[in-house]
Amino acid sequence: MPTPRNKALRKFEKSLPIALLRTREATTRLFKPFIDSHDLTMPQWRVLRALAEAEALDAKTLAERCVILPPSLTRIFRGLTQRGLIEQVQCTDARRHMVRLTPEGMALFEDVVQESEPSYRQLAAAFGAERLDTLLDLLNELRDTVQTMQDPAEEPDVPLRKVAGLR
Amino acid sequence: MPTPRNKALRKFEKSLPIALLRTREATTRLFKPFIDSHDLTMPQWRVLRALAEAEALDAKTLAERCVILPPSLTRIFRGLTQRGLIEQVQCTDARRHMVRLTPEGMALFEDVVQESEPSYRQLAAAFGAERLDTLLDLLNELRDTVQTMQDPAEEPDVPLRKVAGLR
DNA sequence: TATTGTTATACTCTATAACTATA
DNA sequence: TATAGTTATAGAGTATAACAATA
Repeated sequence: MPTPRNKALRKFEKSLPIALLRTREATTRLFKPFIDSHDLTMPQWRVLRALAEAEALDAKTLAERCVILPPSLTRIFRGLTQRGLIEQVQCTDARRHMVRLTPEGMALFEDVVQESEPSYRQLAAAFGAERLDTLLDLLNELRDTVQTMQDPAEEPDVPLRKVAGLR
Repeated sequence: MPTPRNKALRKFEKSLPIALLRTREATTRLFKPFIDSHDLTMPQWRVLRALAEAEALDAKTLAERCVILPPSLTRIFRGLTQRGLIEQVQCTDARRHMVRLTPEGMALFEDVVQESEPSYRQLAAAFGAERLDTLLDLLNELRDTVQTMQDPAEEPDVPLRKVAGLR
């Protein structure tokens, strides 16, 4: 009767996609109330969050970073634009739909960040801030590893080569 | 007032739910072809995988372990039962819907495991088997931490006492 | 001709409430 | 009275193909 934790994981817990899903479900449950209270969906929130760190981003980049398929992103653009949280930015490549946060969108983002900050600190304290950093590093590196496995020619998450209209 | 004081800790790449989602997307992309080729959805696969390690499980336990809401699980039971992959097991508590794999279900599970084994080995080799173990440990421990934070009275993943107010 | 994004469509999952039946 | 599960329903995400506009 091998008791799981701290010893050997059960086989079920060794499944990477399932472990990632379950852990995401748990952490999402922790932070989702702050998203809900502002009438945002999680995909909408991911878009706002991605835009909060960039001047402006095009749909393709957002789709990749936020794990949202283009058709869904089109709808999300519509909803966030109608609420005045994002706005389109002209681009030298007229095919690209580039958007950025409006001041209202930035303010909303900051509200959510500040409201969720105590929960984040509590989690970091309970789990260990340095372990959290280790986990995040491993997650991002594993993603790079998988992407490189599937497309060895591409540098992961650095789509900066021959991007038209970029200064 | 937008005060970006939390700099590195709150960057997009450091968002836990988003990092978990993106890494899951990558690993799922790696393994999903083996699921697809057997006409299974990912939730269906999670159910089969959970059942492969247990004599039989009830709906509530499966819902928790596989991160599937009860209404979805009802449909999944129907589909897997119609395909002869699972079957109901009588339980002393007649309210409980307990199921187990049929021999066909177990055979299908083994097929998928064997077919996906090379990809798993390739990933473990590229990323490092011991780092993969570390990542899985951290994921499961983080999930425990969050669950304990949200319901300190509960032992995580042992839902055998009355769980009230679970949302 | 290739790329970007939108539209169209079908399906699945998410989420909640209401209901049945068992305990 | 509480719990387990199903049904019903609305909404959102998933996924693909087809299309338009642009490069």
